[in-house]
Amino acid sequence: MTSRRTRMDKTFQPAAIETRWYEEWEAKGYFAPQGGEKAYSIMIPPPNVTGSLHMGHGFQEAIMDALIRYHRMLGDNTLWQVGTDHAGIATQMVVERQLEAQGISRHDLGREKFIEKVWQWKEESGGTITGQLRRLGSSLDWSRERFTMDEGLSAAVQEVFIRLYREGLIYRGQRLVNWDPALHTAISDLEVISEPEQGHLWHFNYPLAGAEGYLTVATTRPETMLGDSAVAVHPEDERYAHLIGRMVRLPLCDREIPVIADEYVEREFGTGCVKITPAHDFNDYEVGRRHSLPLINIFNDDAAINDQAPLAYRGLDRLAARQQVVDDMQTLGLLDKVEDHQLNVPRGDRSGVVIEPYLTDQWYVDARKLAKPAIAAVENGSIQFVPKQWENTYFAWMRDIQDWCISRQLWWGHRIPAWYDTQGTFYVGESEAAVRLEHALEAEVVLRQDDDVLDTWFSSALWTFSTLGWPEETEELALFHPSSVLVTGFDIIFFWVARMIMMTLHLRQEVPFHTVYVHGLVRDGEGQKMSKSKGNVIDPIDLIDGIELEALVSKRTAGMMQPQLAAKIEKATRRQFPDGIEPYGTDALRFTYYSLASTGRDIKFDIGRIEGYRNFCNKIWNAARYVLMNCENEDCGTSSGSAVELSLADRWITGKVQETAAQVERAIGNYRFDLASQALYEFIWNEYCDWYLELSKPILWDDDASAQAKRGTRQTLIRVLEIWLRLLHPMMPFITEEIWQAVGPLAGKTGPTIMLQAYPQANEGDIDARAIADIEWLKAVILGIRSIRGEMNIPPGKALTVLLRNGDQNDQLRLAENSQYLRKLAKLADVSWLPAGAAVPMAATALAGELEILVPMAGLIDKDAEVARLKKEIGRVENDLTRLQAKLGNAAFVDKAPVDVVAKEQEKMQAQQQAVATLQEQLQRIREM
RNA sequence: AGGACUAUAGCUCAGUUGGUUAGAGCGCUACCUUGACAUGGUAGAGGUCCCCGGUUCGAGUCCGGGUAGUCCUACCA
Repeated sequence: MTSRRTRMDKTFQPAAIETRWYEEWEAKGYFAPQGGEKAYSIMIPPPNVTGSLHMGHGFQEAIMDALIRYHRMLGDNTLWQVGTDHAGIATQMVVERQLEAQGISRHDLGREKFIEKVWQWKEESGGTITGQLRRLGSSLDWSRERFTMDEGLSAAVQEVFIRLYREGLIYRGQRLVNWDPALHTAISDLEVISEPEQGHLWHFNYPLAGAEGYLTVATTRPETMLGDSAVAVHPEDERYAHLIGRMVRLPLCDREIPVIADEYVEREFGTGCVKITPAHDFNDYEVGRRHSLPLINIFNDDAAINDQAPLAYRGLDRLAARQQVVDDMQTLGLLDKVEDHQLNVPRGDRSGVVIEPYLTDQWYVDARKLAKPAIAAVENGSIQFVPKQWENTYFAWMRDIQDWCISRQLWWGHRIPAWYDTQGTFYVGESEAAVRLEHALEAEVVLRQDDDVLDTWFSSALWTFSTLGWPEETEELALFHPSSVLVTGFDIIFFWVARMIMMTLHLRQEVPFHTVYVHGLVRDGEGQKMSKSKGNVIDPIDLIDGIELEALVSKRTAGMMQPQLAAKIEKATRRQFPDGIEPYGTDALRFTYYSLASTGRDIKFDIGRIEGYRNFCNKIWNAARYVLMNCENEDCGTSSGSAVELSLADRWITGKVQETAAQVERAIGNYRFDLASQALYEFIWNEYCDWYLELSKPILWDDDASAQAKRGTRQTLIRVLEIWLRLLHPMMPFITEEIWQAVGPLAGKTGPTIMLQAYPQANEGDIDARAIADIEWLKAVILGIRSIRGEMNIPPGKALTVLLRNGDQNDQLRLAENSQYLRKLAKLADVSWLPAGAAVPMAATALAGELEILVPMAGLIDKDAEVARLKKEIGRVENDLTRLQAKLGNAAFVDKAPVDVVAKEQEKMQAQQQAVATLQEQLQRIREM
């Protein structure tokens, strides 16, 4: 299957490998649980079945996949449960809009036919999101894919509803709900978005009954006066005390309503008199209950005025009615004044229309009872939030939770298992037949199933266990529940996380997950929320495959209601992406997500980052190319058993990769993917590529080097590469797999895929402190020489002769062992010690500790430039020295700081004193020459 | 109104229990196509750690108070 590469391309081409590897992984069944002692499971937050991938998904899936691949490689029995959500309102709206385009409403079709249409749409478009999840490399177990409306999950939903009903935790009740007059359904509090808008405050005079004078009320909603039941004043408001208990005539309605006293009234606001409309305002409803006021509902379900209102207003839409009421009041001379007023307007999160408090019969979950154990589970640490601060948000909401309205007047969803007879008595059960049997209902009793469906979040709340076969006590349920971690955005903590916790604790007496990892929101480069209407959306797939500018523009401006907005979006898009978007590949995109995934903050998506990580992929690719060029068809000492000799560099990098493994392990354990990715980036680029590969060249390219030494270097090249490929694999699955296929066997690894190899465990025994110190010395010397070369503008090709001076025994030893490295990496013709007693030549100087590095100037270096350079360096060191002297001169510091801190500072001061002295001496010498 | 979070280089961000000269990437400057890589290499420039006060020998880090921004919850008709 694996085609043997004889030659790798010079640049990494992600498109050439990604799809191929994903297909193979899936076909071979690598995504399914592979056994193992410990179970590790994550349930995917089910995306809308007919939706498509956005940046938030990309971020979230990348995090989950890294965790899943990491644990799978650790040898855990790992399940990533996949599935999609039927998304009641959202999906129904899409299909309704499609019908609308053909001039049909869902009512024209009828319920059954309409639902057929929705299923049809699900079949057509349901593959989009799952295909996109695959493009991200997500190692989801597709063999277990579920859908919230499939048979098993629907059965679970019904079971839960019936159980909770019988336990008294679900009840039916009449009360005010948030009513969406466009969608004709109730929605929950969470689905209402209140935003400040400009409006007016109308002051109306209500004449006193049987007396002269009037009360003036202030309202933002004049039309609701048609349903007024009272006027309320504050009980201690002296202005109105004498009127409490009197009646006023409600204009336009020919009714008398009482003046009541209630603490709810704010004396300072408006006139201090509030009209009370119990059927159309949540606060008024409560006031009405306290005073036993009648509920007068004046709206139909589309928020037009109904027959409870005077004839003149019937059938008018609420806005038309508002105008009419205001006009009529003015005509009657009862409009006192109109003020501009900013108010919070509640709108439906789906429809965008103004929500009406509306009196209806609905089904509710008694959330208060369920919340208690759910609060306790977080308090006692059974469930932990990462970052922890979200627990406060959770507690605040849970401690003041309202009952959850779960019925929706929609067609697409789980139908409520309740049947009504003609008297309105209802029976809850799993089917009409079951209900008849249970309640001994005669055949002539006509039963009709409840038309409503359940809130989508009802089925989502059961997700962690319903996907595993509940209510059957399946093997998977025993094995994988509770799940290990939930990865989600803060925006659905209330919608989903809290409800999962409540439902799961109640139904299974166990938590749904042990940890909730809450990630931030992905915003655009300016920090704006990405949204279609703003036209700033970036499709993750476009970052993977690239997209031409024209295609991007038309994608962003398609279906815009306002043409001027489209023009603006087009302009902004052309400015931001003048050449469209380049193809960066999945690995680069994923790595970008990780690098930005520090906890507790939103992420601004900067296109420059992904470009940098695309380059990183290319770096990895070329490093592997170099290693393979030098190791393929060569004796790498991995299988032959022949002797190998490890160089200093070999021992150094072998330890460094272990340090990296330890850092990555710690970072992932803390969900710090940014730190994990950074540790790998720095190790691979700055240590392995920049230093180790360069240090390998003097050995591999030296004809005089021994066979053992060459074997040792090849062995280390390939082994260390193989280790960091595995370390990196959870984050960059494709490129690591592609390279590992060639590298693994050379490193003595067998197996069909890197996916199922063991994750490297940090082994501190491999860390060679002496080798690390030696290489640090070597780096310091090389950097000193390069710095002179760079600042003195010495041509890079020019080989230098370098003299060393003032070294101790360590330096002597190190030079002896490393002169070859030095020659190669610093491009030296020769390096040697200045003989004792010999005159110091005219030279540029650098320091590595106390060691003095002299680059003789002989025609190479401008004397004045070196003087300037030395002065600058001396200035820098003296600055530091002054600071240190002040610190150590402070008796308080020397007395109170820990001894080791003081000692360290003293050491530093001495070193800097030495450095200044050396540099001064050198400066003096050069001046004199 | 209550609460949370954020403020560090031109930009995007790290900075563990307080203790080297506060770091990285991108961008910028100069030089370089040397046999893995110009999606590269080498060297450099660039910071009043938002402001004020406090604790401490010592504060980017801890405490208090401000300022600015983002968000959540609730909401005065």
